[in-house]
Amino acid sequence: MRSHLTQLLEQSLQRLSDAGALRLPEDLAINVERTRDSAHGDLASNIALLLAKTAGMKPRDLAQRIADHLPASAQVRKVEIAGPGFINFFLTERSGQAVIETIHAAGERFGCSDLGKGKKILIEFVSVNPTGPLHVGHGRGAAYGAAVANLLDACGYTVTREYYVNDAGRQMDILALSVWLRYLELNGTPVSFPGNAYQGDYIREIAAGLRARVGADLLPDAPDLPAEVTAIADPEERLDALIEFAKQSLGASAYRTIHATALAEILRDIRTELESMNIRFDNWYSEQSLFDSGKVDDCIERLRQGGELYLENGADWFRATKYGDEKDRVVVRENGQKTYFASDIAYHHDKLARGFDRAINVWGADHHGYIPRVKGALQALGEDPERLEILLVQFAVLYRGSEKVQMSTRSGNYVTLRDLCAEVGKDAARFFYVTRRSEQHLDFDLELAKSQSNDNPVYYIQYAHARICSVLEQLRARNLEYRPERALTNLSLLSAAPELALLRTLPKYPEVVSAAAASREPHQLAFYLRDLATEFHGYYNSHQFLIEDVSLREARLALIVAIRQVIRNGLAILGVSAPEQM
RNA sequence: GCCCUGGUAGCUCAGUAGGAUAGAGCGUUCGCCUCCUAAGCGGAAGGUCACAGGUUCAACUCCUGUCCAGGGCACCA
Repeated sequence: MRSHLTQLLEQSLQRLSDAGALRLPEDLAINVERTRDSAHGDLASNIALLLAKTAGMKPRDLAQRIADHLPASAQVRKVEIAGPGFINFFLTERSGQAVIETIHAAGERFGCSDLGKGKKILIEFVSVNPTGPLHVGHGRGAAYGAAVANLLDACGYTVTREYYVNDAGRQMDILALSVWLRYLELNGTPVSFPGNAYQGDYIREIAAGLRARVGADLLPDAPDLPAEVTAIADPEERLDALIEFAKQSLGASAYRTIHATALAEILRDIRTELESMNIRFDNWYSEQSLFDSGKVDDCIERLRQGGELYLENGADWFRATKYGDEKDRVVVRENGQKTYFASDIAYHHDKLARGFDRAINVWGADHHGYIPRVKGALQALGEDPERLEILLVQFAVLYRGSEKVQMSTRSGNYVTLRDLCAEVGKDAARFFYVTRRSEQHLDFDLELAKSQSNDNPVYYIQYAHARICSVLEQLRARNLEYRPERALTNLSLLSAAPELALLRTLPKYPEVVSAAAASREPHQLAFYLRDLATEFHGYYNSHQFLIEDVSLREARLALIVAIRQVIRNGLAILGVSAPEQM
């Protein structure tokens, strides 16, 4: 509808321009928006206000001339000039009713569009280090990324969802060591478990599973840890020495067993948890595979050939400042180890090389300083950095009562996503995470979030859906007739205030989906659904649906069935279920 | 110090490419179930849109500065 009116305005302006009454600017952008107040019609344009100056006319006079030159449209009932020079469009009743037919015909596809024209988008999100279970903070990026992916899907993009698995590097070694030490404990070896290793109980569980599988095969030759290692004062150095000791005394193969077991167990846990929240990935992309395939070395070599690297203090530095970063960044350390950044370069280069038109990353806001170097590296490799889009999600700072909950995976002190879902339900959790703009800081009290679970807006929306299902259930129970095809011929009977309001609200849905996808803001959809549910509940309370008058009854049922469809479609995008009973 | 985000009702937050009287939920308060689920509805109260300038016919929205809050500034991941 908006594009239809935009076209009408374009034609009118063209006529004025052809008649020499107006010179149009090159970058003419016609804005038509839904009005907030129905006294201003259904849609309005401010085009006359924007063009008044260049046209040398008073805004209202120009608006009148534009209105006079508008082509006739079957959809438009009346055009008014109002306020400082707005052109207000009043649509025919018929055009409002048409949305119900459209919804009935499109079903679960209502709201979908082909704006994306099948363009391939890779969206990477969550990508939490596989060193422990997901916690509440990770849930936000998960729910947000999944919703953005679904929105893009609905808008006709070909979406691939990917989880980048950081399965290489020191953190994984610390994880393997942690599991091994717990395993030693279970086998009766006295161990003073380092404070900076992973503390969580899940480490013990993995160790127990390992012991059940391999028995005592992974014990070191000597019963005690060597004194020269345990004596190291610096905790981080001692940890590294312990890792080295584990590798030495176990041998590469046995060490790999522990490493692989720990990784597999934790990934399984993460995947299970995400799937229980309705979040699925097409790819789990291994960081280690980038090293194994030589892609990391290839990228480093290409950068070196291109003169993008230089050697200083024994390390290889990437000239990030050349691309706007604050300082140059190390790619290969003095000790020969590649940094996380090195594999990140290869990863992002590979994303674009895989043929995606666009790669979207959902990152925690704490990574924002990382953006210039990654984009810089892509540019240095000859790629267009604009193809990489980074969406930042602000931290969720948790409070338990008035006390801030400190979260650190290594200390094992955190609230898991699983705990949260168990308390408030996965639907509430998913909805809750996306009801705020992602750039907005999220401070919330866990106790409050849990205790308010019944007040969570998600139940309000789901309840509207369940109520409609219930009405249809009653319809069957009472043996009343409802023939959708006949109902569609009686839509003109919908004339009560809430009905007319709903006929204005429903057509907005596809526009909301498109706008939310374009701006990567699923909260727009969440708010829309809440508003729609509010209108429905008001309608429900003031009007009966299962009435004697067959024609009106059917028209009303057609309307609420359409509402149900839109709620269902919208909740599906947000990953929330639409129960038929509550 | 530099760089990101925010600062809108008592609280938590919306405010759609600047637009016509600033919205919602919770909380407070007054009402509504012989009636399709009261997990609901209706009414009332509640605002110098952090502050000061500027651009504009029009600024919560854009620009500059100030104040406040959170985060980031590693040869860590």
